[in-house]
Amino acid sequence: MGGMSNAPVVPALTRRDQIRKEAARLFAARGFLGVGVDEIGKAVGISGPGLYRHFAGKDAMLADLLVGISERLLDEGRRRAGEAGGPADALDALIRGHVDFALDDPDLITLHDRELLHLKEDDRRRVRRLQRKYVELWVEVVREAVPGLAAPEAEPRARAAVHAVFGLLNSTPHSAGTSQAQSDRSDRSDRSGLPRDGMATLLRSLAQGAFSSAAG
Amino acid sequence: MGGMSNAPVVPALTRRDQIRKEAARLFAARGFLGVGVDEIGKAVGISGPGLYRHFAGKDAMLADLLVGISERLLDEGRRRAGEAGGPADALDALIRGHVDFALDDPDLITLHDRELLHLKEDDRRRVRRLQRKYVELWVEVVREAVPGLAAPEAEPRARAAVHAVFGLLNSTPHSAGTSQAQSDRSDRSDRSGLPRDGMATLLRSLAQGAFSSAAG
DNA sequence: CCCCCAGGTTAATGACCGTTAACTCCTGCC
DNA sequence: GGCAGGAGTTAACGGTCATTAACCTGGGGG
Repeated sequence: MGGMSNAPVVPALTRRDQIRKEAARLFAARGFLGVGVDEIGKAVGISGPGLYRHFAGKDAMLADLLVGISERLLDEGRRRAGEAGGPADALDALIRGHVDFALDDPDLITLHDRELLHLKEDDRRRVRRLQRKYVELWVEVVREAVPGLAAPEAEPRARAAVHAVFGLLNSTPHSAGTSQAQSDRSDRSDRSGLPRDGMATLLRSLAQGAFSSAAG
Repeated sequence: MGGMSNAPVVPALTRRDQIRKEAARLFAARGFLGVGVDEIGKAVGISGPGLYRHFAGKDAMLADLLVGISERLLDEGRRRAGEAGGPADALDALIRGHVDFALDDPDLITLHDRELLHLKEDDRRRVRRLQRKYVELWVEVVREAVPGLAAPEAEPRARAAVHAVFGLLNSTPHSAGTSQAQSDRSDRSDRSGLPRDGMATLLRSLAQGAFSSAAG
């Protein structure tokens, strides 16, 4: 939006983006409080306090990451749901989007619900509001798509089901090794030996199956 | 197994158990590294280093908690699966047990997969072995109970599905407020307004529905 | 009666860590 | 050519924190 820093038209991973990536990897691997700034610096080739030329502090890095994920999830979700043909299609689009996200950025998905409590009040509220809107979007779509959840008294049930399915979809980082270098394209993303696409279709099936049984 | 420490025959919440409970609550709320020993001490009415009369150190408390949960899950799971009539019954028993656990001890479930990385190598291996055996138990039962997962080539799919369903069942702490004092028995356990038993049956339905769709 | 020890206490220690200060260096512009 | 400022560097500061040391106390058995 309001461009303040340089926006390099050639992509090539800004130093700031480099830091984002390595910080996400390290935070996911050892927790926000378990990682020192020197370590993040070393991971990007500069050392220690040099990071403060790019971020206001360690907290600001985490905040940037969490706000970024939450916004991406919400924006993509809205876009996909908006472009869908009908309710069932919208639900499928939401699931596909979330699955792709979870498989492509396991670090961010991990941080998303693991490190929210280490944010300062302001940022935490901001992230939570985005998360809430994302949940609302899903709840609306699910209630239109799944027969038996549209009734007003079924709303809590739909909301709880959405939370639970998030847990299901976000479980991939737990079953996989945390943040291997994503070397090859469609290779095994799971230590169980499932290829990435197999995992994606499986997760989609599980989510659809769960929602289908959510009516009671 | 080989009893090493004292086994007090009179229950009545030992000081050691008091520490376990408060440590679990605090670790779940703010993370292992985010909680100081003084804080844990204050929560049980003694202060700071007095804890070292009961545990070898902060690490030892976390290890005790994680090993304890993992053993309880595995033992209960084996017992329930063993007592079941058939495969479908065994799967239902496993799900029921896990759901009850997740709803009754959200703190421990949270720690279970959030703080494993802060254990020292020995304890981490121990916990991981217990977790792996628990997963194996589920995988066996699921492959017998769900048509289409019994084939040898479907084993990775079954394993991944089990991991994903764990994510689903363990999601309750995320949607609920972390560790309210469990004041009333069957009251609302979720901020969505679902009563505890409603949540339990919903989670069971979702898990069953997910497994039913796991064949592909 | 005495001792001992389980279970506390407070003070000190040593390490770690986020952040700031002060200084250097390169680079693109006028 | 000079200079402004972005990007790094190392050194120092201040605070936090797990752990240890040293000391106290009350009560039950010999």
